[in-house]
Formats: sequence, C-alpha cells, structure tokens
Amino acid sequence: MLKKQQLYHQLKQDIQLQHWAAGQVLTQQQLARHYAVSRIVVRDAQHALMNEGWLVAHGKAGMQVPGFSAAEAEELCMLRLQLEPLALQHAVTNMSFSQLGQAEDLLAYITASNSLAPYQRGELNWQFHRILYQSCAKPHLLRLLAQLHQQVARYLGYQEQVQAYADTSAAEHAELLSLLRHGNSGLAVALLTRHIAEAGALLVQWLHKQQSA
Amino acid sequence: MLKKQQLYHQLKQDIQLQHWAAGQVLTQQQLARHYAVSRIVVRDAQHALMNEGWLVAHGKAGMQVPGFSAAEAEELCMLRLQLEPLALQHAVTNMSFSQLGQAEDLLAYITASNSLAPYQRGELNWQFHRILYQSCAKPHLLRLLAQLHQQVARYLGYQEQVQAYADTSAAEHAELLSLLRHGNSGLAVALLTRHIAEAGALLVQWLHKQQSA
DNA sequence: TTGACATAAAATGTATACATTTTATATTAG
DNA sequence: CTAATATAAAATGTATACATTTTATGTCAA
Repeated sequence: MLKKQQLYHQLKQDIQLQHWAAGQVLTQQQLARHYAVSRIVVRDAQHALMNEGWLVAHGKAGMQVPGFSAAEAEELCMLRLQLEPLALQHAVTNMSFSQLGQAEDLLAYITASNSLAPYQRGELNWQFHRILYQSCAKPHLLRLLAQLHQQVARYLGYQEQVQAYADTSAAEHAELLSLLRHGNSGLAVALLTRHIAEAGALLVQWLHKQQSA
Repeated sequence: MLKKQQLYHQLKQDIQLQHWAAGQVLTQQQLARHYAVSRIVVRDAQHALMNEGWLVAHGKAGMQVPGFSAAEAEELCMLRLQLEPLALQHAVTNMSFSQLGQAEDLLAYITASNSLAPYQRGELNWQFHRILYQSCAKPHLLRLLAQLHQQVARYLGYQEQVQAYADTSAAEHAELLSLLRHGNSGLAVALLTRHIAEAGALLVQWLHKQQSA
C-alpha cells in the first residue's frame, strides 16, 4: 500500500546512488515503466522531490536530475549559518531536559552505529539538530531548515570523507549538549555556528578538489 | 486550457477573500464539485497551495484553511529580516543599471496605479524587491524569499491599513534605489532592514489589535 | 447509558483511457 | 543544402473508473 511513499523513497535513493545520472531528464512515462507504477504516482513523487531539490524543472516536459556544484553547497551552508544559530537562540529559553535527553539518546545511537549509509547518517544528523531547535516555536523557520537539510543531504552520498569527519562532529555535538545542559547558551550558539561553518567548509573544499580533478 | 493553473489561482483568491473560511476543511471531492473540475486538478492545486502555506494538512483527509496569528506574522517578518538584507548585500556587487532601471519602472507603475487589490499590490511589492536581490546569484535564497513572501501575502488582504502605508513604502523604495544608484550599499542595506522591520511591526501591531477586539 | 464492533458511506489512492500539447521527423519549396 | 512546414510520435494534462482506506452510523451486549 501507499505506493506513492514507496516510489518517493525509491526514486530519491536511486538519484542519490547515481542510478539516474546528473543531467538526465526523467519523464513520467519512463519512470512509470521502469518502476511499474502508474504515471499518477510518478507525478506526485516527482513534484515532492522537486520541492526538495532532488529534481529540477526541465522546460515543458520531464524533470532533470541536478548536478553538484561547490557554489550551491556554499550557498546552502551560508543559509544554514544564517538560520540555525537563530533557531537555537530562540529555542534555548524553552528547552526542556527531556529534549536534551532525547538528543543525547540520539547522539549515543549515532556514535554506536558505525556502519550507516551516508544518507542515513545525514538524516540522523538532521534529527539531532532539529530536536535542539524544536522548542523555538517557529514552525516556518523549522520548515525552511528541514528543506535546507534535504538539499544538503543530496551531497552526502557524494562525500566520502563523512566517515573521517564523523568523530569530530560527534564530539562537537556532545560538547554542544553539555553547554546547553549547563545553561551556557551564548557559548552553545557560538559553537553551533562554528560547527556548521566547519562542516560546510569541508564539503565545499572537497567539491572544489573534485571539480579540478 | 491549463485548468490546473486556473484552479490554482481561483482557489488561492477565494481563500484570500475568505470565501472559504479559516479553519474549514476542504476535501478534494467538495472542491471538484464546486469548481466543476476533476479531482486530479484539485489535488495538484491543493498540493501547490500547501507548499506555499495557503492550506495546511489536516490528518489523513482534506486540507485546512489556516487562520491568522500575530505570532506567525512576527515569525515571517523575522525571517525576512534575517535573509533579505543578506540577499541585498550579495546582490549589490553585481547589480547593473539596467536592473535599477527595471526597479524604477516598476516603482513608477506601482505609485501610478492607485486602485490595486491588496493581493496585486503585495505581488508587485515582492517583484520590486526581487529585482534588487536577483543579482545575488543565490537561487536557493531567492526561492526561500519567494516562499516567505507568498506566505506574507496571505496577510495582505487582511490588512486595511496597507493603503495608508503605501506612500511611506513607496518613498522608502525610492530612497533605496537612490542609495543603490550612488553605490552607497551600506546605507541601502540598513534602510532595507529598517523598511522590513517597520512594515512587519505595523502588521503585527494591527493583528494584535484585531485579536483583542 | 455506554462502549465496542459491524456496517455503510464517503474520501482518497491508484490505474486506465482519452485529449491536448509538445517534440521529433521527414518532406518539399526555395 | 537550407529552412520552413506538415506530419507522426511521444509526452503531459485531464477525466473517469476502480480499489483501498478512512470516517461516520447504527446496533447490540454489558
């Protein structure tokens, strides 16, 4: 049941795994034949993925698989940098210990599971951040951030070094939680800012190297 | 032809004109019967409007017409405040005189047409701002801003005082263009910030009065 | 009366069929 | 040979029909 969700996830995964190459134009019929579902389902999945940046409109017919660019990654990182510290700032005043606990559980789970696909790791990472921002009580801000992370996620399958960075990231996450638990919100926001900038810089740098190779 | 676009605009307008009241749940069948189109078309229009905040998901079936709240307006304004000065900052370095000219033409048109519906006025206002931001070369930022303005637009039909504020707004727009034309980007960004904050404060204040009445 | 359960009604998801638009192909006039 | 145009192929938009899920209704036992 719920073929729409199924196809949505399948198609997203296949794009990430480069089963459909960047630049390729995917038509409704093509996908409907390939996945053996009706075009209606394909249409819905395509629209959903377009809203999340996994596909881009291509003239009148078909949708195109977008490529990767350092400039885009840099833009996405800049937007995160502009919005996430703000979210945390508004969230700290209402944050509960139960939320901190949730975040700690998730962090423990992430560090424990050492064989995650980049996609899953990215998703869990976003869930961790979202727990921290949740209590900011700004639904639109949270929605924009969710979108941004969706689009960043597109790059994660690409980024081999995620593994190497995972330890640093987890350590910073732990420190962030510690600062929040002790009510040191100023330092927490500063650390978060540095954390996002760092991850973004690594990704952008890596993309530049790829591009020149 | 293109019934989808037609229904999309019609439904959006009918929501803004409160033909469909806030809180009401709109089902596919209901709308399909009312507008005499197929449910497929309704589905597409509903999804598009949901992505823009004109409708919100309502459990498993139907979509709900959202209400208005000062808190939401304040949030939207805060996000504009956080992102638009940034967009202008990145845009000024690449801005061309032809773009400034476009903006001036649009401003002249807006001030000349004195009998615009709130909806049209809001749309033109966004187009003016977008011209200024265009050359920032940050497609995702521009997309987020377009979304934000879409959602702010929902409040414009509501705001009677828009007429009174129109003159102030136009004057500030003119001053903004003047500053940009003379390369005074620092002051331009500062003015833009004040401009957005001002408009937001007025709207929020007005909503609070409405709420208490 | 209340609550659980069976049943009917209604709404949405999905597939197929048809209409329209777009795109590619081939043909012909210049 | 080029360019414009007519024509065929393919893709999307839209409507209808069917399947599944959800929601409301009503009955019956405790």
